[in-house]
Amino acid sequence: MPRITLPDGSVRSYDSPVTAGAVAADIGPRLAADALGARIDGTLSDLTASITSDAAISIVTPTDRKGRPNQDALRLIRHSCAHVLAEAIQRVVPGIELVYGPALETGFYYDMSVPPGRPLSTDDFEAFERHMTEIIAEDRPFTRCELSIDEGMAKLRAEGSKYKLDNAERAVADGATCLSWYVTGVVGRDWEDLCAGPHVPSTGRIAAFKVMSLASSYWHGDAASDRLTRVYGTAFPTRQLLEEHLAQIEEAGKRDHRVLGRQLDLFCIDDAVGPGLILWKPNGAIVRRELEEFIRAELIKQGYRMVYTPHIGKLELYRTSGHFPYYRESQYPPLISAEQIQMLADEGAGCADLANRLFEGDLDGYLLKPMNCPHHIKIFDSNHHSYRDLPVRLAEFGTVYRWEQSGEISGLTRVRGMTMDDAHIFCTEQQLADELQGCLSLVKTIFGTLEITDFEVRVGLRDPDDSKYIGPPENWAKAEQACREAAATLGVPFNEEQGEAAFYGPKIDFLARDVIGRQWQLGTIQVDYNLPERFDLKYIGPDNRPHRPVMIHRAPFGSMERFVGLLIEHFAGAFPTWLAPEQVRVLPISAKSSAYGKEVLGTLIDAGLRAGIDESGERIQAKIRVASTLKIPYLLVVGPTDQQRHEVSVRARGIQRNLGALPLATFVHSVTGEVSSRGRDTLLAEHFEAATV
RNA sequence: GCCACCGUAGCUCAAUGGCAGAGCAGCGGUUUUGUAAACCGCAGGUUGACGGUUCGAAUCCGUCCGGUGGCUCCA
Repeated sequence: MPRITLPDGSVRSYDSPVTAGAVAADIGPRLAADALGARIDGTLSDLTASITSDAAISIVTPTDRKGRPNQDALRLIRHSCAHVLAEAIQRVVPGIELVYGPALETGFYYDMSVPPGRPLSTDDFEAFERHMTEIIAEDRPFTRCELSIDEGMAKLRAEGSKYKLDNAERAVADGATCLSWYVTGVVGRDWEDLCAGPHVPSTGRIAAFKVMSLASSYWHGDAASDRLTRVYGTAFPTRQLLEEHLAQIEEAGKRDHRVLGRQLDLFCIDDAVGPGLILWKPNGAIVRRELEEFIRAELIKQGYRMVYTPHIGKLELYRTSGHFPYYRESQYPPLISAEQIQMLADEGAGCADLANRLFEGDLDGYLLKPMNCPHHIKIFDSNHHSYRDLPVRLAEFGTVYRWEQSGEISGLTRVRGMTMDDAHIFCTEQQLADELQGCLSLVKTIFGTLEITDFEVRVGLRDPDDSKYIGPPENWAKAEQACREAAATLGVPFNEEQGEAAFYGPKIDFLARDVIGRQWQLGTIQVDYNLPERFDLKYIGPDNRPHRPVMIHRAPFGSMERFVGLLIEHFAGAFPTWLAPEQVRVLPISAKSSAYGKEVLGTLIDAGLRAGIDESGERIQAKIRVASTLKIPYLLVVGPTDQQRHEVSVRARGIQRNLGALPLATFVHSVTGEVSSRGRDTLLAEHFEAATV
């Protein structure tokens, strides 16, 4: 006698087990026709799932009253579309084996094992889509079949797919009580796939779809395991939503920092220099320098002291720290002197000998530094320290080099040479909590000033089964606890993730997404009990005995490259005035006003503003257009009338018209105020009612 | 590193086996202009590199370099 509670609180009673589909039909034929699935006591289910006891259910429909899709509907449609795609691919490419096909945040994929000699190509997409369209037009029902685990395993073994067998074993290990298949159509005749479900009622409910891209993947995400082929697609409950999605992807592309970087002349990357090595052009250098000065001022307020260290260090230093050789495959190769190479050559030594001797420490060389910490540690260790000196906070915009995999390098977000806003705090264990608070407040200041609100916090813990982490477990326990407690004070939700720690300690990371939805680590705060031990760091305590300090590694921006990359996208290139490479541009109406324009320019520059003038022979319309595409915050149009009154006619970025004229001094006062406050809103609002960006 | 796709002028793109082209940017000139592109002209190329197929290659094939999207990795 199930009693069904609906989202509006109403209750319906049934004499016998009922399905969500039947409940929908009871409510109304329209709902029954619309329904894609149901949430039954919070679990997304098929409409045909039998409900035997009291339950709260809500029916999932393609879109809400405003025509927006609901996450559940998207998931059902996309997962169902993954099946349709897989069937289509199997029709086109006989012998292809199914592996795994889940729904994603923006679509779905299906991983497949492709027969040798028949790689998939994007040229196949047309055929895939044609078959998919057919399958959808046939409007075949998704039918769930359940087998006991024994029967199911027997069936899978008979079919002989190691991938599906593996999926089933994993499902059983996760506590599945039976194995389920979904047949697209008639059981025993039509296409089927081992699948937990749920699915939409029939293929016809997939209103709009597109096969998007092709990639390789690894079975179980393990690079040593089988290589699979992954086909990505997306699906929506309406064609219009699909088109909106595709348009949104195109729009996002225009905000891509690589596109804006070229358009705004911020940075470039040149093959002759090397991939992943950023050339900061004058405009980009201004953005970076402003950020550096911003953070430097905050650091000094917080008692940090700035240092400089070289870009390289002896290999032995990194053997001590543990960076070399454990991460040698992600470092630029060591620098070895010509004499040593000659010596090896004379001995007839080969590359393997060389690698061995570097590894063993028989041979020394230099390394482009992969991290700044060993250098800062040596600065700390160059003095004796009393407990009264602590904490010692050493900061540097330190450039480090890492040999990132070639397929990973991307614009400013993943590079091989990067400058970290790095610092290392050496403190007592008692000071750790306060110091972590200081680091967090720095991150909060930065994110607050730049109005970055869309970020996630992750506490990265070690994976106890992985041997890459150095140091005794008790150190890790202390450090992990310190990170957890500090993160808890942030007042924003955070995830704890095993295996995300640095090799020497756990960390609190701040993650943000780029325009195409990829997540990147920005700021990081890491607690480290281990490197102080490796370097035998000491301070003298009040008991007149040596004690071991604790280290915090922290970089609130992360790296200048990645941070600026994401910042370009965050602002869509329209930097707040304090960061804008060119803050004001003077646009004389004609050459007749050129002299006055120069006078205005001089005043702006004297006031410390980054200003330019457009003295080209173009008409004012063209000058405005050019300056607008460069996203310059303020344009000052000057002509004879302005000159006479000693005024400037103001245009502010984002407001597509002339705001009116202002005395030059008033304009300068407003904008310098806006810059020094690092504000995002124009202070001209007090002069012009319309000046709300 | 792996898979797929891509690489033509500074930028965005056309030419699909038969004479390498356009727009913007650049340079020169005309115009002296009041709020998102005035007009005319000029110049710009070893089609990423190397090799092959072909009477003929930007186009087809191979290798390499670089980029894009994923995978894996990310101290």
